[in-house]
Amino acid sequence: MGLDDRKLEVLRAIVEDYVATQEPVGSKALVERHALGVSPATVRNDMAVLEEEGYIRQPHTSAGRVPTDRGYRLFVDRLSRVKPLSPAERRAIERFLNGAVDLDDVVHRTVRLLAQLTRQVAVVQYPSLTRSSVRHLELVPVSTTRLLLVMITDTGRVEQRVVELPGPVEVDEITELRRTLNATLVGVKLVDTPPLVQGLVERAEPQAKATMSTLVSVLLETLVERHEERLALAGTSNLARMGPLDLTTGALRPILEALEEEVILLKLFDEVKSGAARVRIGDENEVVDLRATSVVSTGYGPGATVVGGMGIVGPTRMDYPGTIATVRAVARYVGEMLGH
Amino acid sequence: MGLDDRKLEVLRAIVEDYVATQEPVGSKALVERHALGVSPATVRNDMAVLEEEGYIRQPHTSAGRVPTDRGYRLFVDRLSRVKPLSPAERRAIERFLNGAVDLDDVVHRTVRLLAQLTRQVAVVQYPSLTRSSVRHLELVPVSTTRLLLVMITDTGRVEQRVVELPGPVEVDEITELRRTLNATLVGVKLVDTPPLVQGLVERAEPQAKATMSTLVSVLLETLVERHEERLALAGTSNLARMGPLDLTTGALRPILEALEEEVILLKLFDEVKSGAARVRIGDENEVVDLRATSVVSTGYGPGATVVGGMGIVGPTRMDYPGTIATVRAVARYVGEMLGH
DNA sequence: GGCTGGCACTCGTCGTGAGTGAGTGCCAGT
DNA sequence: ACTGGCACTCACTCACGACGAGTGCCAGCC
Repeated sequence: MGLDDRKLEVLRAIVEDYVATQEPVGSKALVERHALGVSPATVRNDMAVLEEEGYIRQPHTSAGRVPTDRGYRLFVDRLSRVKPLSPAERRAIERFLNGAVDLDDVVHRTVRLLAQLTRQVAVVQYPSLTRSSVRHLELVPVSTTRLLLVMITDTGRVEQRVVELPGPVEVDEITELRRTLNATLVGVKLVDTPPLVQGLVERAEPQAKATMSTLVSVLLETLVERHEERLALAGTSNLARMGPLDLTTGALRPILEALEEEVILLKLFDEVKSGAARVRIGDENEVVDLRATSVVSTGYGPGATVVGGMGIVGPTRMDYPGTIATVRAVARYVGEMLGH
Repeated sequence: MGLDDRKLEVLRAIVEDYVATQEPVGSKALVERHALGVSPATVRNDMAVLEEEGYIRQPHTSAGRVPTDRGYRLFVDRLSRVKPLSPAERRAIERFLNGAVDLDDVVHRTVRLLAQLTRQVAVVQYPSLTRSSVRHLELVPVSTTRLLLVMITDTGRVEQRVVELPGPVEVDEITELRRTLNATLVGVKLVDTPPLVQGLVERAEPQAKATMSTLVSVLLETLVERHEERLALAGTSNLARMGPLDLTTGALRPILEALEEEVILLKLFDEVKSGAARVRIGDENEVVDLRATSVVSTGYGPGATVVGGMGIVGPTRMDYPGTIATVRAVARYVGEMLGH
């Protein structure tokens, strides 16, 4: 449309000012702070056009302009350059993550780091099981009719589950079972296990069949279906920063609720198949309760593979360039760590 | 002091009404709803005394009365009988927890259940390591110079940690190490392990000494110091229920922040050595940021032992009898489950 | 002596209305 | 195509008065 360069420049200025001040921005304030080289009247004309096109709106007549979701979208797509991180930030990321001792710790540190750097609510998905492969399976007797099944994946994730056996089992048998399981499954991608696992029962020796069968069903159920995705969350208190504007309306509750629903959060990462950051602004969110927020998410993993997602949830009025840069940087760094 | 039965009854009525309506309660409304058998004027006199003694206060002249922290304390100590749970609630607890498949699941279900039943923020501490004992230790080779150390405790908790070995180790050696570790440590309380573990290095065969040494240091470090306490949290969105009163003042942030600090939350359970419920009302909290809230906490564990704490955090204006009953019931139930 | 009804008083809340000023839209002029 | 000027809109603030819930006190009653 009729969006020449200056109009775009005006939009950028509006977004930046509004993000900074959190108040509707008027034509006069704009020219003062942004050396646009034109008068307020001219800016007003541009604003009128921008409003007509749906990029900005007035909360009420006689108020300044505020970007719409569509305006933010244009800003993100065409007007913002990714802001490189400061060396200090880089160092902070490095220092913070390097202390991690195991996967759990990596995830926890990451989520806190993200929350702290972006000052938003951060979400990190544990490396997905389905996309990783089996490194080792361990059977540990707990009592005569019970054992603990432990699975270690190549992403360092460890899953365990107690199995109630149909009858008592000897130590030798367990050793044998362990051997068989490992021989069949080590190195196999989790997604590819089901058919192999099925075969195990059939090929098991008669007296071990019942045991193997329960073992297998637990394996399938636990490790493929349930628990399949876990999440870490941090920075909820940053929501209170969204501004008393939203607090008074009581809009906070549904957001907090949505954040507690793992199922909902997992949706945020449904489509992060690549390392590219994805931004969902306001209405673009499928999750209705998050329509008042923006979500910046990205995939992460060793090299180019993606084993999980991470991201942040914040007000639509957020510093997109900075946030996107941070999310990307953290994701890349964590990816490198996983590659070892 | 001069707190006769009726004055106590008045206090109870005030607390109950205020908790229910969330509005300062006046003398007239009181007699109407509570069949006290006296006139509003009399109640007013009683109120004056209660106020003088510091149990209630007026937000402003010409407003009703509101209980003070001290008033709640008296109410909890002397005026409230624990409200037995309804069969429906009992059943809900049972149904909800019985589906749990492992310890992680138990903790998660518990915390959600608590949050749901009390409509408050719930916190559950994982069974503490120090108070439980070793059931099994497992060593799993991950590569030639790396292995995974898995520890299972009698509370069902599983801890794992990757160990970087000083040099390559044969499978046989690992088997031997595993045997030695288990022979020495199984059945031992975690608190009692350090001296035993030290001895292991000395008695190790020369060529295995280095390996055993790293193993031991990791064991000590990880399993005793770090990770020692973990927490699960749920129901944060219930905080938004605290009422727009507190929301507008922006008092929410510090509370959310406190809830994100594990260190702070762990303090809540410092003193839950017994199964008795403990109530900290407002100012009684050591954690300054939680002075606006009340905390109901209790220990839980199989039988009479306590392996961890659980509790809820909510506004001082809460249904104490109901909440206490719920927390207790859930704790007892979880305790039973852990006993198997 | 303790309880009650009556009464004057306090003070927060709500609604009204005028004043203020930021910000706009439009238009005529350069 | 931009600018300066101008009339207009309308949210926000504040002062004012009416209202009423709730109190404290007192004199009288049981």
